[in-house]
Amino acid sequence: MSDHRYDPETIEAWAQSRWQKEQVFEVEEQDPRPPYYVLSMFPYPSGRLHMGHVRNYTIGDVMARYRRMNGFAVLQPMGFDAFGLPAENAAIQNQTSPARWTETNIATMKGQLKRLGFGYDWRREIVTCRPEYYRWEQWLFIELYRRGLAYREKAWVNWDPVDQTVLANEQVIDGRGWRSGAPVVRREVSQWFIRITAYAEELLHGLETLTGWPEEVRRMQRNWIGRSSGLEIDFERMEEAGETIRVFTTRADTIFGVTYLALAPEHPMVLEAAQKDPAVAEFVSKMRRREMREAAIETADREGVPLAIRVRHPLTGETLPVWAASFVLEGYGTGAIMAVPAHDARDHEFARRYDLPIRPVIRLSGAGEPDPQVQALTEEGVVFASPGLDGLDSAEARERVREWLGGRGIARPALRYRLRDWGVSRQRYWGCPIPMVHCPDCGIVPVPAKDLPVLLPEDVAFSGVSSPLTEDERFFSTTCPNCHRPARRETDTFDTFMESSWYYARYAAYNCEDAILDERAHHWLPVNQYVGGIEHAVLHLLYARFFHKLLRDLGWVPGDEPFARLLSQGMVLKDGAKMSKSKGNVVDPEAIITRYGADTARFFMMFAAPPDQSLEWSEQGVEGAERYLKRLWRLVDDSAPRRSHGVLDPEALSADGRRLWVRLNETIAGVSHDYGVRETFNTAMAKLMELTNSTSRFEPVAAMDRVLLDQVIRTLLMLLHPVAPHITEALWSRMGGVGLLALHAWPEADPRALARERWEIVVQVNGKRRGSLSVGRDESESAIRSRILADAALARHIPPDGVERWVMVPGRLVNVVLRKESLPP
RNA sequence: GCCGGGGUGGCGGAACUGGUAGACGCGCCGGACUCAAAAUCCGGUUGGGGUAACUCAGUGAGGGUUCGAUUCCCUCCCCCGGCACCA
Repeated sequence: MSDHRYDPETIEAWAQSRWQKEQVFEVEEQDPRPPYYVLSMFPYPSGRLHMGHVRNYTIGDVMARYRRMNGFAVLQPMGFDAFGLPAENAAIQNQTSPARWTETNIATMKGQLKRLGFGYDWRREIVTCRPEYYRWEQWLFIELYRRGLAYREKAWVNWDPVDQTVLANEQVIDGRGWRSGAPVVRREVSQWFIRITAYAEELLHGLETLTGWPEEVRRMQRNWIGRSSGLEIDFERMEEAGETIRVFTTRADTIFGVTYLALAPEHPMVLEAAQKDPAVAEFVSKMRRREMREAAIETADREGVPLAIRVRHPLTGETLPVWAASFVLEGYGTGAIMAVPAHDARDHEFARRYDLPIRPVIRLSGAGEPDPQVQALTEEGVVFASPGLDGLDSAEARERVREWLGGRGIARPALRYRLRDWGVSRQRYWGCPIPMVHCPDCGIVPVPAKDLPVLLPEDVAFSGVSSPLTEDERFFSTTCPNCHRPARRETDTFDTFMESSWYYARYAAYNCEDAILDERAHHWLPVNQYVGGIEHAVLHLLYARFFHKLLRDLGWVPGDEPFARLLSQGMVLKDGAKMSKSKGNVVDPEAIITRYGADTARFFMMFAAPPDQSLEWSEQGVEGAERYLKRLWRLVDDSAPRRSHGVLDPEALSADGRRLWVRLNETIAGVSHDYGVRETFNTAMAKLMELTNSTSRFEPVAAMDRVLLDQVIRTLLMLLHPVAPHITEALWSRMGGVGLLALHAWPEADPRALARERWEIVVQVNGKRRGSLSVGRDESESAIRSRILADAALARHIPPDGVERWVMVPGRLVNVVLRKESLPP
């Protein structure tokens, strides 16, 4: 450490070996410091780290190091979300096995994570494709099955008729299979589901307790769960006495506006009609070819076909037509709706297209409402043209309809959720085997706990078309655990969201061999701070919250929620677009580390944007970060002859010294607030740069100034350490600092320096800035007023007797409001 | 289409609770050092008008509330994320 040049490669290796030797990042439950759990979303081992990872993990590491310096026993683990589709794709492309490909990638990425200086307790590493992890996922699934929370049902999948395989949505491009190019059809397959809807209400209400989460994420989850309370109404079929069509509606107040019923293309009555009516059959088969993605369905043309079914309106007795319609979703409500084109946008569009009547029954109290024949009026309002409801507002009318129809037994209140049960079966190889056996005699039988894990065979022939598990007799051929006769193993694997739904808990009990978790989960959970991409705002975070509640009900984890605080970080962009191979705008983190060092990469990431917003990558910005770190290095070296170690007495400072001392303490307070409360690391870095600039310019005059200079620089190193840990650790050592900076206590601001005597306040006239004024702490408002009127430059803008009123904001500004008539025309 | 977020100098961004718009950095311009260049240091840098003091305009567009709006409300435009089998 005697080189005078800033050489990141040397000092970063040096600092990392010091931390490792001192086991700074390895924590035990017996640690006397209070526990604090910082977690970053683990990566999929795609090959190499990308900038999004670097940003995510830098944020997490900054938070972890900040809390450690504030006296916490910080747990910060890392692992790999190692099952998934890309391994299968790569395996086909490179003629390797998914297991080997994955393990190679993990080794590469782990090396990259270490080079970046992230402080992980690597003893706790989790790799989800290893049996010691997934065996407990299988165990948990069986527990859920026994409790009725896992069940089997048919569901639609994308089917490639040429490759004879199930496709992920991602593998369907413009309705065709990505490899075969054949038009994709949908097919119904029996699959496993987990009953997340049983927890819908709790998942919804739990959001209110998550005050440490961004409001937008909570809002997205609330909307995703989509609780709606309404009415189920039975419409009697005219031609089949006693048969009814059950619809779900939240707008029973518009019941007199119903002009037709619409059924989902998959509705049983539609399928029945298709057997007799070729036009319906044609429509159903067309719908079967459409994409499964909600976005595709919602943006497609709203089309339909009339059915030879008529229903009776329960209140008017009128005959209504029934249609099959593309925009009605089989999975939501009852798969059938009462259409009110005057007051629903989709019903309206459909009615216009097929020339169905539009009957308005709601108007707004205010004037200027649109013509319902032209545009649907979807707001609530006052009911008209509805005998018995006229003049009621929407809520009252709904209540009355509920009473009427409820009394006749043809309607009942119903709660519906947009949230659907979670389909966890995947017809794929590289995933966790579902631990079930299909026995011809006993039906579905779970694998006994003593036989877990069901190992995923790794020496398989991998064609890439169908899952090797379905062709590997050694795998699927087994005996029934119940009757011991020949049986077939389940060959589907789990959705990879399963692994990422409980890994946060397993880190605490990473090496527990005889149970899914142990008491260590109670010590560390909930995660105090979770950090990850905004793209996981709904699915992953909802599934993990759900699993936490399942594990809680089984007694394995404390509390109702897994993540107390959440930071959703924004994307890393280049030229305004997400970095991707197809756009050719990828910047490899390793190349950046090699050229500039980890600290520069980390500093740039934190400085360039607030963590929750997207970050624009800029090579010149990186150079700026490097320049700053070099300047800091030089500051420590160049200032050596001018500073001395000692006890600071602010009274003995020169005037300049006193100013620097005030600035130092304002920086401590501000940066601590930025790190710990606001989580805006970019503003913290700006404050540190400002302090660095002031310090470089500072020339000690008094003897005490030299002590101050020493203290300012030491403090600067502490404040910067979470972001740029290597250079600060090295400079700390050069300055003769005691112990490791990584374990040093966080500095505290001296309240004496923060107590201000005077402020600079702004003077406005009619809201326009006209100057400023230095005001003492105890100066009265009337004294300030007189001084403004006495100040020629300010009074110039104020006509005599023209003041209407004074707006005085203490410590900030004065706004002089002028009388209108005193203004020039 | 639906849900969520964003739009501020040439660029990334700051302004935390409605109170100085443009902190900090990049880039650019000028200067110092140098035979020269790089590196480094110093100064300037929202736009218009003015030698200047100063002055007018200005936070995606339009409107509103307010003494005062980047911040709150309404309408609209554009970009990004999610939409259940990518992770």
